[in-house]
Amino acid sequence: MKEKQTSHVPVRPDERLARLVRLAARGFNRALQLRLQTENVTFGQWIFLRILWQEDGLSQRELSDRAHLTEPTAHTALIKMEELGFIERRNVEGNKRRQHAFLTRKGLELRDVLEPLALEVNDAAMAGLSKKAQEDLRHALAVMIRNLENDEQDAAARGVRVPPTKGNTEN
Amino acid sequence: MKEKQTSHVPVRPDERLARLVRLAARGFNRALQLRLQTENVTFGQWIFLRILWQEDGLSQRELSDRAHLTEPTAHTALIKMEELGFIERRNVEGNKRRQHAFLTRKGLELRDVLEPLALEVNDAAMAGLSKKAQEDLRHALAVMIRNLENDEQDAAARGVRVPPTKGNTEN
DNA sequence: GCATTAAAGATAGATATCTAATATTAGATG
DNA sequence: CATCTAATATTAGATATCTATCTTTAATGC
Repeated sequence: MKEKQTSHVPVRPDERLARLVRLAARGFNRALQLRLQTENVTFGQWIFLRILWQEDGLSQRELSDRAHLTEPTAHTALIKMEELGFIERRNVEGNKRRQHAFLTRKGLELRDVLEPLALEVNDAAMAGLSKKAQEDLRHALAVMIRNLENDEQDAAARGVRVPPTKGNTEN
Repeated sequence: MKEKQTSHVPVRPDERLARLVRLAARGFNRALQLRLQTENVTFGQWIFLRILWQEDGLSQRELSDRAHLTEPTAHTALIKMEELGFIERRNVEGNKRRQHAFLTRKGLELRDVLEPLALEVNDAAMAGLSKKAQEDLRHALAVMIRNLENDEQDAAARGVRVPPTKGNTEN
């Protein structure tokens, strides 16, 4: 446990909340990746697989929207996934613009292997939290997410250019 | 509001928690970056500045530990920050290995500008949450973080190679 | 129906992160 | 005190993400 708990200098509680949220997100990510790698699936692939298990045959645009990722990101992930044989990309009904992604047998079968891993992570994370605490937690997170979305939209309305949020889920 | 709320197919509540945490983390990141960019400070720079404001003169290793980032990441960030005149890197007391980072006047002065921005984000995020709800939230997050840390250590103990957690704070 | 506009995807280039390998300095040990 | 080991920093290379731009196809308006 090398975790140095903000040693001597006190940290304002306000400040700490954002960090806690980021640390928790990081914990989830790492715990999940740890499990996914045993099946040779990356985190990014998991994201799109999960969406396709719910709604197969979405277009690249629809996928990137649902994943909250940009199209180039979806593009490269999907190309890779096609290479790996998880999906097949093709046009449908005479529309040559849209590239729809369809799960292959292999992609479908991954569901039974991978979904339990995600549930395992959730269970591990919530150990020791009562049902009520979990419910309250979800509610509080939902409120914060909405608050922060509004904040971003207000900013955008004021003409601020919103930059990408890069990798760090930590601090 | 293009947010398509998991349309028709129900999502298991368990699954949703991890996503909520990641979305909240993303919200915090974006909201903060939005503000930092008006001062031409990147998120990564903010991370190290914040640490140095608490403890000036830390070594690169100490900084990367506290930031939960790798040394190469800290290295490039610090080099850039030196270029920008936020810090000065130098050895101390005859130890030629350690590279310590010291805030310049400019780096110090940023504190008064940047810290209020972070508090603003926290305030925005917590709008509509009671003091108690906030306290419970912190507690629940702390529990999850600890749970997930233990999970990772268990995995490591079993000899699993822990991969990096890449950018996506989203899904 | 032809020309313009919009939609969707692909590509190029930048950034931040990671792992792995290398170099340098300090400390420990025979 | 010479050599080995550990600590620290640096460099190189890979990956995933982003923005911006370009290309292709569809839809719209005269």
